Amino acid sequence: MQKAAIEKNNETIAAQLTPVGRETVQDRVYSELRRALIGGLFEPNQMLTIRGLADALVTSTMPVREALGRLITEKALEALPNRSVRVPPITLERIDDLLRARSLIEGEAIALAATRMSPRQIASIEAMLGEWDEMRALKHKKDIDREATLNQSFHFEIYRCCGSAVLIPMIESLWLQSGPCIRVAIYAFSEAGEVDTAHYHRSIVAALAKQDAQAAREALVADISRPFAFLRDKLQSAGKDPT
Amino acid sequence: MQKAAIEKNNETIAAQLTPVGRETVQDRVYSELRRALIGGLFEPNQMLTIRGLADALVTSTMPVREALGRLITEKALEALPNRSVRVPPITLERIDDLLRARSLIEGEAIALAATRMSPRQIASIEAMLGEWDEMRALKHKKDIDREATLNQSFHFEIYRCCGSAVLIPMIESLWLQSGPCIRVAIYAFSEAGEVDTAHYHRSIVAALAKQDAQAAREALVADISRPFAFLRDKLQSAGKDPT
DNA sequence: TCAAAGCAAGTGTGATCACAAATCAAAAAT
DNA sequence: ATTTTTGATTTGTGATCACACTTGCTTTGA
Repeated sequence: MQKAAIEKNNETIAAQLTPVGRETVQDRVYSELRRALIGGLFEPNQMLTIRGLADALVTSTMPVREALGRLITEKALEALPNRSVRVPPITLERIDDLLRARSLIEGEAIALAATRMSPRQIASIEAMLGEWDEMRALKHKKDIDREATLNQSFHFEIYRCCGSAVLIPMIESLWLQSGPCIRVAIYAFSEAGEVDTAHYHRSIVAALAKQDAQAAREALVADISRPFAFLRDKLQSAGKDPT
Repeated sequence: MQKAAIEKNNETIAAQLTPVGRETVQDRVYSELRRALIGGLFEPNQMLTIRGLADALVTSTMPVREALGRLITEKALEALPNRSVRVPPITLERIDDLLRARSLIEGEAIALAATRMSPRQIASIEAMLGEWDEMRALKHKKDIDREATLNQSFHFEIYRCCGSAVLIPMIESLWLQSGPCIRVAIYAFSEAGEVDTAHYHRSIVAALAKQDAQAAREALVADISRPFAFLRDKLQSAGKDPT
């Protein structure tokens, strides 16, 4: 019986091949909408229709409506009583609410990560920061989309080290909800002359390197508070104007 | 022109009629599955099929599959790589993870509520506790389902006072995730002779009445920790046994 | 001139069908 | 006797259709 030999051969093959995976259309639609939402490609109050999105994504309505339903349950989108769906509007209360929740949960996540990250992982984060600087130095034109993507990678690379399968989806949900708001602030930022975001990230990494959970939490809160505070001021002064 | 008169008449009618609302089948299915999940009617590792649930709920597959998709995104259910769906298994890490997240977020919610609850709202909570005691005194037979429902009302009545539209859905998601685990613990509880749950709730209310946020948070954490700790011990000793 | 009624295009929801993948059981081969 | 193969059934996914509700515009009436 050559059973062992066959088994071994299969293992050899398995080691060389990468699993192809079976991604459904619905998953792709969902991911795409997530990406758009976090990246702020949709603006607050924008209405979304199933058929419109289906056309834009070149599929039928079925995957879209299920993806929309999922996004509605995580409050990334809003279902109006008319059964139409829009990206939620920005209000002052919502901004404060989101910032508080994010500070609480992402703060906890980074505090956990601070005690668990291996030197290997910290080095990886630092390397990411280095690449980022280079990129920024090379191209003078600000690529906001790329900036946002890198920022997202930086944060989630850290959060993933917190070792909590419960907290991370909640953080993703929070990013989904604050995406449209944040983008508004980012645009305003880039007009108002860029503040040194790299500084904030470096102090986060420094705290992580020292395994100082409290310092990491504070540095993180300072980092994520900036766009919210900016947006808050902007909204407040706009609210006073007679619109 | 009798415009004003017509308007007045319409208002009179509107005052007497209650809005009928338009609840979709999908919403009802979703609510029903939520209820079942939080109440622990499904046990961990149980497999769920679209057609099976559709038959049980007497609808077609369409509303069920969308409801399942929504529950999967909030981690209340788990999508296996085979694309079949089951209620997530209980593991030691998951128990600790859920308890930590719940302590963090529900603790924050109750701390906020402690500073915001009006005497009117506190009285309402106390009344609820009173009714509860009466009910418990009247019927000697323990009605676990009723207990669980009342416990849920008690907690969410408080959380709703925290004034955060972001935190509350997260708490609901956490209850959804811990529902199946908790129920296992509750059953074990009722076998092992009931501990005085009323005592924990009373100390929560006392802290709220004093507007002592920190005390409220601690009392709450003590309350929700119990079933988790119980379950944890149970699982640990079972893990040692040769199953 | 302006408000109300009526009509048409658009939209979400649910049901049904077709298809591919997975599962399970019986039969065949070693 | 154990493993492999084969075939039947079940299951999830996506497309399409029918229906009801909404919306916006046109037409009609005062």
